[in-house]
Amino acid sequence: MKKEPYKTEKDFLKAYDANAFDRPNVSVDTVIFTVSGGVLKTLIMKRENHPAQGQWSLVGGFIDVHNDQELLDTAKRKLKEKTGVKTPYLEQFCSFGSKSRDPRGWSVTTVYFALIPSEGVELEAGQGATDIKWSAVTDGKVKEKLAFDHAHILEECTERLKSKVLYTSLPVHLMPEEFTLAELQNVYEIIMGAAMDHKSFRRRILRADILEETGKMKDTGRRPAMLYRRNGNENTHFFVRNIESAQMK
Amino acid sequence: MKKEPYKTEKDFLKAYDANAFDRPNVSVDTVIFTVSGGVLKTLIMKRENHPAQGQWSLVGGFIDVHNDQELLDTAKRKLKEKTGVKTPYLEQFCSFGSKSRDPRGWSVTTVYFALIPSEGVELEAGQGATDIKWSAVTDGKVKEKLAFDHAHILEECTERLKSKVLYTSLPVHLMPEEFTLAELQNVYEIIMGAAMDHKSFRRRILRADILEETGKMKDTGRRPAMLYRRNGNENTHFFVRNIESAQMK
DNA sequence: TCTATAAATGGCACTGTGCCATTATATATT
DNA sequence: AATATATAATGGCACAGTGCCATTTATAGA
Repeated sequence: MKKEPYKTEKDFLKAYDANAFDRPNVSVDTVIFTVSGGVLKTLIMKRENHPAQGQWSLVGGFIDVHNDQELLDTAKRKLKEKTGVKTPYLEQFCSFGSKSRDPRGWSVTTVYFALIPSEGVELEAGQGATDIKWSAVTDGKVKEKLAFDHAHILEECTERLKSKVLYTSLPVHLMPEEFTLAELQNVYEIIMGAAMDHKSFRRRILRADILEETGKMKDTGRRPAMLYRRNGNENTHFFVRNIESAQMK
Repeated sequence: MKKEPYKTEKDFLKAYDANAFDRPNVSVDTVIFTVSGGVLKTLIMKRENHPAQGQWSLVGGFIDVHNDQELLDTAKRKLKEKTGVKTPYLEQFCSFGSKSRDPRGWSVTTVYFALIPSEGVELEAGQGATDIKWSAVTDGKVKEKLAFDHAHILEECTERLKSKVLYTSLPVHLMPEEFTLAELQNVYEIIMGAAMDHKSFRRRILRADILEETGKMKDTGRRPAMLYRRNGNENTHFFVRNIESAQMK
């Protein structure tokens, strides 16, 4: 296959001989979430090359069969390359594979989802991208048209995030080092798109034993609030009586 | 690559030029569960070809890039080919990909897990297998040595099954057309490896509204028990107060 | 008729939750 | 200095689902 640039996607696909392989293409995509400015956002990049050249897409790429040891390495590598974040919350979400999702032919992508605090992130377009940015996610969608089936992937991934937030402490990974319970509750509410009861939220999150007091207070102009940090008990899923009505006002 | 049979796996691998491709191999594996004889079992097949020729493995194979439209098609096709079952409960579990899990080089497998009733299954070794059978799963393991990383996959998949059983109605897919609540509870207990309280089980499963009375009774020698069937409300997850202590005696 | 066994129900204390009111602690205003 | 205002944090209680154990119901067999 030639390595020169192609004027159109059609030219590119003509030169790309899918039949040279009888095995699907494999890639890793990462849905990177953060919350900032009171809004859930996801990281998207502008594709440098064909196919879907110039379109926005999720952060992803091909497995480096020489350097990546496992799938998670590919996801970590991509995330670090684009954001500089070395220790994100990273969880395998789902794999999508079909004949039609990529114009080059049968392809499979394993999608990870990541949660990172908005602070201290240094975006860099890097390899394969001409631009990169946060885009607000409303109702599982971003306003930009996404390449391939990435809009579908984002939608399902956001759905998963929303459902897990109901009974897990995942949102702590979206917080900075130190935060108040009100700030944490606010992030929960932003993701769920619904208000929660103060008292019940405090009871559940404190009972889950994933936070510890810093001893410091945050003065916000009114009565100061206790600052908390994660205490290292990461894997706590805390459950509610009825997932349907849980905490919804 | 030659198509003749190879005497040893070494011979096979020598002829197999991994560097001919810069993309990983992709396959689909299926962990097929059933409960019979009071035991959780999974379907394993004896591999006909290299690599791992003659070893037992999970049911799986390569994507047929010409006929399969999506990943789920591959899983369905394999399951039907081996068991004849057309409408299993089938759910994507997880993908495993690494440089080392297959001696041929970088490979990714997307694993599905299936639940089927033990009755009416016609096992057939079929393509790529010289034998096929049910094997008891105890503590996430079968007594046969499994090829590749399949023992690891089985272990994680069994773990997932066990955890989901606590708060879902998944085991109904392991039951025959008609069954009593005691039989269903028994299947729950087999999977979880722990006894449950009669009354609480009845309350929860009936409240979940996934079963309907058939009107018929099953006479078991003692007081006859009501026979139930699924009513079509498949997707009901019913939650418990405390996932840790849930129903454990 | 009595006994054994399994199916199914009754009853109640316990616990987490939703809900709303109240108290505590800061700043801004007069 | 006293008051108003806003947010943080707690108190209190009814309600619902659960765990637990006792009781009742229905059948076969002795």
